[in-house]
Amino acid sequence: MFADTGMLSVDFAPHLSQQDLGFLLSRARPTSFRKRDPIFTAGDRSQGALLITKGQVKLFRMSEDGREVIFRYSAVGEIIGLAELLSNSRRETCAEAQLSTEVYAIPRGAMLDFMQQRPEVALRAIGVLAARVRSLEEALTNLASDNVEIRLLRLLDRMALLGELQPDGRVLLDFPYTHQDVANQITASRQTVSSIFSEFKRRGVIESVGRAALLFQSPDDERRH
Amino acid sequence: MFADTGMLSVDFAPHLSQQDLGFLLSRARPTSFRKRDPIFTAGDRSQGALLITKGQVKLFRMSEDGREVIFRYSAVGEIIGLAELLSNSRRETCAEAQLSTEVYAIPRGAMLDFMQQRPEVALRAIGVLAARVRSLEEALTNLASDNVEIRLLRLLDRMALLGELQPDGRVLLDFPYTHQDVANQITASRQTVSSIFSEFKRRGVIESVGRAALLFQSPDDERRH
DNA sequence: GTCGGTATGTCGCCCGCACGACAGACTTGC
DNA sequence: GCAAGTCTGTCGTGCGGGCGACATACCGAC
Repeated sequence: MFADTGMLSVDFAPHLSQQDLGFLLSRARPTSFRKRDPIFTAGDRSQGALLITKGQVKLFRMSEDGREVIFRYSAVGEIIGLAELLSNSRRETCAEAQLSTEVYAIPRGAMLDFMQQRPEVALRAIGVLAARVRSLEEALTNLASDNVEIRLLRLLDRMALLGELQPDGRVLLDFPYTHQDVANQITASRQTVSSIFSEFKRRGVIESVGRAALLFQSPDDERRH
Repeated sequence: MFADTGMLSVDFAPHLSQQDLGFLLSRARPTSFRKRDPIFTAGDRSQGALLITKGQVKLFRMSEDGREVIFRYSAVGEIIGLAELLSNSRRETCAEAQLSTEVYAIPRGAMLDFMQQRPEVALRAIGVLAARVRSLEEALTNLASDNVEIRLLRLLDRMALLGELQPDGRVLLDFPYTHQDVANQITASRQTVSSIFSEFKRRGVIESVGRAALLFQSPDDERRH
């Protein structure tokens, strides 16, 4: 059920025992979404937590002036919707299928019961939330101090962790994002991202490979040689 | 031990039973800090979680270029240091006593054991972390879409929840912060904050009361009349 | 194939706000 | 008490980057 995603941060399911996971899924309702379908939206009543079993999910908020701020993309094996689980409040964050996606919806009550009975599951949830706190704190700090070019380099560096190292020291990485997606991840405008990408290509920092892949050589790595 | 702070968000200790709290404190080491003493700093080995029993703690990060980004001020009854508890990694966030402060340091092992034995404590920690995720997500969204004036108004609105409502509809609130503190909370420059405060005084949005208090009339409230 | 919708590349304009500078007020320590 | 340090108010100046505009390229549907 959980294909190897090649990702480092499969944060929830892989930490559970087969039987815990089985029990949890037996209480959950599987749902499929096509690319770009909303999974939940700000204002929805929280339906509990969602375990991703296929695809990829974009987590974001819409600001009042219609700007989309992307917090992260969640992959197979990760759990989403924990932020409103306990408080049982309405969703503030939106989730949207980035690809064709399948999730198991675990009702709030079942999730809470389960965490009461298996404290290691509750601890796992604490680990997941703690990681998100740290990454949001880092995003806020970077936003305060770095210009768009540096934020974009940091994003590429982060994505490079998931790519394949090439013999020449560059990294081949999947890049199925539009410039608008990228801009929303680093809170910049589409135009600025486009022009910095052009500049990077001129400088040899990145090179397009087909439509949805990039070769990337971090300037930091270069310096280390 | 836990004086009434008059705050709404005493997020941890008040939710525990007397005996749970007593047990936890019996495993903890109390430490005092004077105003401006560092409680922990980025790079420190995590010493577990800290329960605040007196004073107020500023939580922030330093960016590479020396900018201080403040995430929140924690009050009596709150717990800090959860973000690095499970991963047992080094601190990334810094904590500093804003006033004369006392904290009980709960060692990592004791905290983990306790959460294993008392799942409701683990759930409480989940609630605390979830609230922080939401507030950081909101901060990031606001930063992306609002200008400094609006961010400052939002900050005042948030602080107004803790102030005393006056007969004239304004709110009297403690304001022991320097303009630099405020700037660091909303990621703006000190000068811009100063000039917007001046403008607010001219417009009657705020009025100083002594050195560390403000009368505040939210422009939103006004419109509702 | 054609055509509509979406993505990219690149202008120029201009505005919010960071930053340096400095004067005056207030606060703290000795 | 005075002196040193810190905080506040208010100037310019300058620049990063948002935004509108528009041409081109690409992609998917039929």
